[in-house]
Amino acid sequence: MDVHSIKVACSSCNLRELCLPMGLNPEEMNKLDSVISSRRRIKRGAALFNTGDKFTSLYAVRSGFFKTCVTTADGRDQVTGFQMTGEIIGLDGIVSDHHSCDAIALEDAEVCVMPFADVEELSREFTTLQHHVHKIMSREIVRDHSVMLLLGSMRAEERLAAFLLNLVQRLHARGFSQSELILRMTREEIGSYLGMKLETVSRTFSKFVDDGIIDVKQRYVHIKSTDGLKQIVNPQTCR
Amino acid sequence: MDVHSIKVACSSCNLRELCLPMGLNPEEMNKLDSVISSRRRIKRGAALFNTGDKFTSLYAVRSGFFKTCVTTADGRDQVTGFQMTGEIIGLDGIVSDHHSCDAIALEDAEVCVMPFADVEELSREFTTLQHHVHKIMSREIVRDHSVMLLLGSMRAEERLAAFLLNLVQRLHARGFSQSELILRMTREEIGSYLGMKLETVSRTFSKFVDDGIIDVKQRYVHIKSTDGLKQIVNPQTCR
DNA sequence: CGTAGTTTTGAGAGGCGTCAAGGAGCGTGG
DNA sequence: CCACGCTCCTTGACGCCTCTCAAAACTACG
Repeated sequence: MDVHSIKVACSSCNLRELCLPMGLNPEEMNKLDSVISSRRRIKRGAALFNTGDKFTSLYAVRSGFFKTCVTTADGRDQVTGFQMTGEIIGLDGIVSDHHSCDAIALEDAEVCVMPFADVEELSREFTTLQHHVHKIMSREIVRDHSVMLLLGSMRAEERLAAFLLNLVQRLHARGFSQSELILRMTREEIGSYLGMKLETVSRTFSKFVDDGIIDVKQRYVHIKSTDGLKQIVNPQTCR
Repeated sequence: MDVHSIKVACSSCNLRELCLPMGLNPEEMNKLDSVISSRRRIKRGAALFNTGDKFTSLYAVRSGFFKTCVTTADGRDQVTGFQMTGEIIGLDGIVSDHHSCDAIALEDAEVCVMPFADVEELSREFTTLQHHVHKIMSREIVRDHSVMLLLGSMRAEERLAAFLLNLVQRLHARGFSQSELILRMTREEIGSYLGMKLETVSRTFSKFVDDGIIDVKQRYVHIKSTDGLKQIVNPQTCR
């Protein structure tokens, strides 16, 4: 296993307003620095961890892009999320001390390794950090519920529109464009996440292009009408 | 609002091995007793909380049965879970200080009210409790991922079979039969949870009856072949 | 420039949704 | 005790959305 360890500090990280240290004061930030033991580089296509691996740490995405996915006994799998800079991966492992999903890098990536025992220890000391950890877990639960809503009660066009809106919104929060994005995942991975086949994903993209809502060129997407997408997600905002 | 407050103690509760106090020693248990401020009775059909309500407390189901559901702007809604005795409701509220779903009693119920600020304070004191709170949240995340798998990649029969197996398994852990159960929710609520229409739920039940896997009489279900259900969920366990 | 992976597009099939009607269970009131 | 109305459940017929299977185009990369 090629683990490249690099000593790093939250306090000097430009992601600190998006990541775990959000809201901590300088003193707390320094303490947190001592918890982040190292960074780890993951090559495109490689796993940060796999189902069944012993759980030891949470990971903060420093750069790059990940997917997490669960697999059934009979080989079907489901992408449960895409994680970008500043987002936390590994919360699934806490309950059973082992990971229950795979985390795969979709491009060369780097994560900050946060041994969970240290996080727990420090959050007993700092109310701010404790509460923030709780919020991060709660946010994941709320996010999952909205995905369940998407999977359970939306049709293909609505799912893809909601997906694109969510993606640009998160990218925008990281300083990227509100209207242009590069997809880091394949049509098949999008489909797995959205509960549809890759052909349906492709067809739906094509329909959006025909309708003049977006431009698509392979992984590149230009959103010409955010309102157009929003109207697809919410057919009637009235009522 | 009809809030019936009753003073209670975890230490004498027969659910303590399923509920929050799991794994605490007697001293810790006594401390926890002081956190559980009260119980609250909820009539069938009434809400424990609604979307938008201020988040103050977690709730442990003492008796009865709940559903949680999220609603879209245009009125569609999605059941995100069913909660039975010993399970914790309200984790969705932590991230934004407001609840993001409705919690509705499906039968007359009673919950233990656990002010979250007190839970946080006590878990700074007791590593056991702190870790247990983390596990409860992680378990919810893992559960949600398996629902996403169900919604994203299973067909109607597989979904309903998986649902029934999950339900009896949880009931069995509470001392009930492994083969008989009373559904506390309507076909429509099952359908909402499983991402299918109530007619499809009904038809699928009928098919299972025709196949001799279960007996159904309204809300009563008798599972004649657990293996039959398992084979539906996992068409080929080999490979 | 060839090969593998990804994406697009078409044609056909089928699972599930939609619409509709009827039946069963249950509480309420005469 | 029975009639009534309400809610919930079942079943049928039909149609559509999405899946499946298949082939071709495009891109990336050696």
